[in-house]
Amino acid sequence: MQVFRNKLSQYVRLADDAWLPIKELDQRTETFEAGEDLIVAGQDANEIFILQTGWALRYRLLEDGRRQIVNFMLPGDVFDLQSLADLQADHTVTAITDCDVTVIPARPFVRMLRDSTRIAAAFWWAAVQEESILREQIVRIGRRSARERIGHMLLELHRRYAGATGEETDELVMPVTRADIADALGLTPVHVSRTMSAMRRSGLIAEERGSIKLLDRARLARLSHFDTDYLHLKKLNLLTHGLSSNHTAPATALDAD
Amino acid sequence: MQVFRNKLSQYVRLADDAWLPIKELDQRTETFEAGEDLIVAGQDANEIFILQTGWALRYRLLEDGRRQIVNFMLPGDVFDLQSLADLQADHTVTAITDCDVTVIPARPFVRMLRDSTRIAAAFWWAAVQEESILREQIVRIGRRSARERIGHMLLELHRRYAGATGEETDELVMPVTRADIADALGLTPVHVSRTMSAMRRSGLIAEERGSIKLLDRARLARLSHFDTDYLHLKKLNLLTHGLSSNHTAPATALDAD
DNA sequence: CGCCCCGTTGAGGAGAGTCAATGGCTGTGG
DNA sequence: CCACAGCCATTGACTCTCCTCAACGGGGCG
Repeated sequence: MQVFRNKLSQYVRLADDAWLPIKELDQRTETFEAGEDLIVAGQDANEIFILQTGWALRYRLLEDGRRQIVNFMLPGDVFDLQSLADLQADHTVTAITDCDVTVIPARPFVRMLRDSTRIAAAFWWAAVQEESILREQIVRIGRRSARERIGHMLLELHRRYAGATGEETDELVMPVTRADIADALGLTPVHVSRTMSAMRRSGLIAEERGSIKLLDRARLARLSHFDTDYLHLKKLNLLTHGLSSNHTAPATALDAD
Repeated sequence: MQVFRNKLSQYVRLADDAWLPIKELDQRTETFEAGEDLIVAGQDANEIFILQTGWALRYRLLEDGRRQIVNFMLPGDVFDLQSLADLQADHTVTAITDCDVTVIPARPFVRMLRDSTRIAAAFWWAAVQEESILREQIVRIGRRSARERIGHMLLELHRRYAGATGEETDELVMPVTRADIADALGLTPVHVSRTMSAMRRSGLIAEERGSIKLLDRARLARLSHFDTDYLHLKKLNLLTHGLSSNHTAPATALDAD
């Protein structure tokens, strides 16, 4: 649960004992190997997942074999909250690397949410952020050039990764192929390769064996119009500056009265 | 509230008295004129909206003036559930036509959700469906040709419109310009115009004064790979065939035990 | 009546796609 | 320990979808 708390602590402060209810849940930890499916399109889903280590991705396959990656899942990410509605998944989630995942059955989870306002709020933040990521993905694919798309996505992944792990380097260990990037950004592998080569030549990034170094984040951000605050990180400042030091979440509509 | 119930009744059955709690809320109805903003990017949001009549759209503006429409809102649609987390909006919602909107303050709304499991489940369905729409939008923009995008979106809007109003015609009264379609689909107005002209010539659609007629839905669906079930309508059949006649929602994880 | 917005159409251009060949790595098996 | 297979990134040449610029025309409205 630590990664998830790391991620949340960017937004809300949570006392240690606020987490007790979730620890009492009937959860288990599963390990998936790289390439394994966590969720399969068309199957019923009634568990929620919290990614502890590793990377995963969510995609849809078109009839003719085209693939669109909807988003990437990093440590600390929660999915599929939608399974609480007891629906069939309309997409597949696959492990990119080996993954440790906490699996919680939907029913007890929901019961706990009802009992613990604090935790419900925390998960609501996570869900809101996920939707925000989807919207950003739409803007990225719909209205940006290849170079902007790639730069923008690298910055987003870097930020999310740093947020979850607590690290702060320019290095991004990213276990994805050109084909993955292409399928995420609506491009072809060939064009991704060309574009990233150009970015390398102009000193924006450097690569070695699955690791990308963001050499000039400021320039990259300017160039791809990346808004550092888009993941609601503004809230972070609000919180750290605006609250007394007791370890409670700020008042939101989700708090009990 | 009627449209929203129409929409939901595609998925779940709800007894009349299940709606009482929502009627007791401190809600109000507002009217927005075409072109007015319901939600403005950067402003705090702590109300949720239910669109009763009219069309609205949600968009993001890039620094250089490019616009990306994230999705369209039709009668019966609920937004922004994310305001429950008390965040600043990262996008703008504008009325395309005159709109009647039910506005509910977030706090009492959340209190009601906690007390009424049935209604909470209903809104959860709505939220899940909205996310599903966003994902479909990503696939559409990322991996489809101009003709597929347009055909696919027309079919989606038609289906959603029919679902909300209960009508079932081939006519879709769609108050959007070529520029709107272009900004939704990551194209230019010029290219949208060309593509739709071609679709008209090949007998797929017909247009007159803001109304589009889908002349051959089957062919259009085949051509744009539209999956009729993507809005979780499969569930509808499950429900109508699999339930006894008492007017209750099916059991989901969201139901109380 | 005249303006403005919108849709349409044409001509030319550019960004991204397709097809195909090459070369580096990694893992495996003889 | 080396040879070979398979996957992946890269690069070149060519193509095509979609974009840009621009002109024209129709309909609504003051």
